[in-house]
Amino acid sequence: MRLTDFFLPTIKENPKEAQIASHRFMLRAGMIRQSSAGIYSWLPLGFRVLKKIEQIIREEMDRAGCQELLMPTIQPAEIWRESGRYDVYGKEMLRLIDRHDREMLYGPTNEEMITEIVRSSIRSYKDLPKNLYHQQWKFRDEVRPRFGVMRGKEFLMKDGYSFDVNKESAINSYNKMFIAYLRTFARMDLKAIPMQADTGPIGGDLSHEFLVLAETGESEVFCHKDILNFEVPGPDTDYSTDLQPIVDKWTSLYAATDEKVDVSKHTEIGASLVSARGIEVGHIFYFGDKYSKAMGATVAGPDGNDITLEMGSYGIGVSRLVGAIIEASHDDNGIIWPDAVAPFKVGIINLRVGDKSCDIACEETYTKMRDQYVEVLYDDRNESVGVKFADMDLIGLPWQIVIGPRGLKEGKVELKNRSSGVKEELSINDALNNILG
RNA sequence: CGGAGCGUGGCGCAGUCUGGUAGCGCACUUCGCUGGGGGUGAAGGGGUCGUAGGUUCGAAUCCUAUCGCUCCGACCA
Repeated sequence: MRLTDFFLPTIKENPKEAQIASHRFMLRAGMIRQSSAGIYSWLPLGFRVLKKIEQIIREEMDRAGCQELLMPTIQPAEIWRESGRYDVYGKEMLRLIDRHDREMLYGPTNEEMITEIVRSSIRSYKDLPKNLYHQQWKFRDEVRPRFGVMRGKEFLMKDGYSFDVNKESAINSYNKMFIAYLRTFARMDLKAIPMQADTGPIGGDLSHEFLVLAETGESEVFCHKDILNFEVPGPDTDYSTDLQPIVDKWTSLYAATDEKVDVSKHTEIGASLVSARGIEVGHIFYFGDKYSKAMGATVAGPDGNDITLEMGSYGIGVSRLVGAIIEASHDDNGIIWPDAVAPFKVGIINLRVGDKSCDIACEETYTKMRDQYVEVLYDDRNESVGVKFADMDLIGLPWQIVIGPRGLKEGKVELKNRSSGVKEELSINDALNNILG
């Protein structure tokens, strides 16, 4: 993509409303624009990152045996009356009335809807277990949205739901998600720590929140420092084996959010206690028959008698992750994208647009990378170099290739790694090989 | 939902106290110089001062209402 074609409205000054790094950089880098409080448009650069995150989640969910579907944003009030949550949920639920005076709502979550789908389609224990998920926009009418996409009213969430015939099987489904979550966040270069959590309005008795440690986290968290170095299960993890030992290991040491604090543990752990702030990026629940019972979701068991389904639900804040990743990875100049979610892998800076040797070298580099399907953004604008360097650092692409007349006299370009800051003078081909290798 | 603020050109702000018909920086447009970290000179374009009503000869400025947004707290993926 040529920058003269790409829609990238960057901002030099800090918007005054943005208090934290991720919000500031997302606005400045032209990733998002606010529409109204807590509601944002995703501009091309931000949208590319969002899609990358979605895809990683998709791959890890599918690998763990889940299946993706898509449920609507607007739901009928009836199913929420059935579960009993219509009156409980309060003002955070955006309620709507259609032209036939039918009560509708913009879904804040989908337990009722998925239960409705499964109960009407699955009749036999032989069809279970199943784990279904979607990545859909949700709406919660937050009293006070803040921190940009980290706490918006409208947000993209991956929510999955497991259905099993008994508790043992349900816990196995829960464990699969536990592992899949560790893998998902690790692929985004995030250190997400599973912590005991409150189950809140969703209910249930087994639940973990996954928190990314960051100074700007919304909640105070505590954990044993050794958890930070636990090894994340690899891509070859076999989900058909017993996963309990891995889950047991990850839950063996103390880790809790402020709502589940156990002060006696703190004195016990002593110097190994880590006290930090965390951003919640995932939350998993096992809640048994809370919804299946209320909504009559049953299947026929081997003996012909009805079995009430055992359920769990599993959320990941997809849009929030964009902010969380930036909080975890930035410097004073801007964002530093991990490779896996970067909107482009490489940025080419033409230091002297109009200079024949520069233009030719840039075009050649750009074409070569495109031919190899490397995602590349070519800054071909006729701007001063300072502007180009500043914008490139701001948008945080992992690699920068800087091409100017001075280096070209020696047949060299400069390859800069955004994360390490290391710069090397190389031939165009060596630079390409470094990036591809 | 409690508390505190702010709405003036695309962005950041001054002007409001003490009424006299709008200004600064950045950005933008054109041209020139410059050319390895937000360079520079000249010439331009763009605002019924959030909205509505009121007071006044006259309102960005005073009064009333209303809408929007932000920050702190309580709440939450």
